[in-house]
Amino acid sequence: MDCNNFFVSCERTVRPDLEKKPVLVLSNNDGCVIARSNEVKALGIKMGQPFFQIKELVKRHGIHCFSSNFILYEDISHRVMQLLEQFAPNPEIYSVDEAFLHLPDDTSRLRQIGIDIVKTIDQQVGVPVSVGIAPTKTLAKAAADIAKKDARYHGVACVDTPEKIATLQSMLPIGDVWGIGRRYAKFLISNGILTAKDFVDKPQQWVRRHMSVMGEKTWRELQGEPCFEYNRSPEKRQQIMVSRSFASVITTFEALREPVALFAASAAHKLRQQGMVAAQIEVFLSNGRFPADNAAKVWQSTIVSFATPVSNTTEITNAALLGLKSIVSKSVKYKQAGVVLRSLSHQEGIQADLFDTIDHDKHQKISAVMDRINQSYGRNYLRLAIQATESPSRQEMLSSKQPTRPDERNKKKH
DNA sequence: TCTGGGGTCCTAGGACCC
DNA sequence: TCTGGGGTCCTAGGACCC
Repeated sequence: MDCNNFFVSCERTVRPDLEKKPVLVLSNNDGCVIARSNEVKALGIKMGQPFFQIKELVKRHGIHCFSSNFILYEDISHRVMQLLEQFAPNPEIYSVDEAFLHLPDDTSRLRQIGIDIVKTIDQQVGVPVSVGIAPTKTLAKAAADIAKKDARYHGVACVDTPEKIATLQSMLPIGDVWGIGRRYAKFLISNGILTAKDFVDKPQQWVRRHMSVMGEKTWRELQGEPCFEYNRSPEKRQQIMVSRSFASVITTFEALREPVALFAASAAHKLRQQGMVAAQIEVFLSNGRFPADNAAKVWQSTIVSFATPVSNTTEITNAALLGLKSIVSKSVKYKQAGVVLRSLSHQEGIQADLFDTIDHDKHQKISAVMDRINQSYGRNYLRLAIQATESPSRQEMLSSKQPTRPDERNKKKH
């Protein structure tokens, strides 16, 4: 199950008047396009296209633009995923707008289940979705893609016989295959492989040699042999990153502290939600992907380790600021910063360091209390004084004042 | 003037062990 | 002149995903 133009569809649930109108959603810092309505796709605007390049088009066609509002998208995502439970237990939530479901073997009912999924989510959440049904994840993804693009499918494509698999293979451009990215697509096309069918016609050894085990699995999946497991309860995260580009350059340690403290607090909060602790934090700074004045690219980073793994905001923020101080240098025009929590483990069963003198328990309790208060009164209602109060990024086109308090969100919903 | 922010897995090579 | 053969763990970098 794949939501169509997900972020755009989310904005439209709040603004039903934008149905059939051109709508797009921008990345953080209002940098590039990350979601497009069908009307915007028809105008030739590409995924990931820088916003400044299309300002003329936006004006000319009256395109409605939104800064991304992930609180809204996650809220709607959660409701969609909950509805899926009625159709198959334990859907695998693959991303904010996609899930895999393990359907019953009874092939006569498959298509009807797909139709019911599309109808239910449309009626109860107001988001259009596509469903692809097939024996492997790779084929199901391709089927959902076709169901999305061709209105004759009414949102559901079922690829459940060898003949249908063969047809799908020959229709599918190699670059559209799940697992074949830009690099491999270029390589394969230069070898005369244009469709999924051309690809599966290659010997397995050749695929293994040039594309390693992942490519080989894709090759087998395209032929109906499942290689990517249905993962009911995905393992816990291996890292948690929070990073942002700045609306304008920052050049001093003093000015960098606030956003970095904000990132650290946000990462620590995500960590606690997962019930995990981190043994390391990485801090990084950069002057962006496109440095001003032809300056050389700068990427500075450092790792700070904790004697005992932690999840509390105070210790994690302190470590982040310590790391920041050690890498920041004068005369760099910083455009981006971030923190990454690494070496994660489950909270229970952590080893205390023998020579550790910090009262972690106190800090953990403070963070737990802060989480409870912020749960009721809104994100960052209670925070460390060093922390920035606002995102350092540009967000000039938010659809509404972000709903921060759960009770406000509910009011809106009902 | 203006170009996102998260994640995953695999491989090769080096450090180190016995 | 001649210098083994196994491992494991970690990291960086490259590929991919949404």
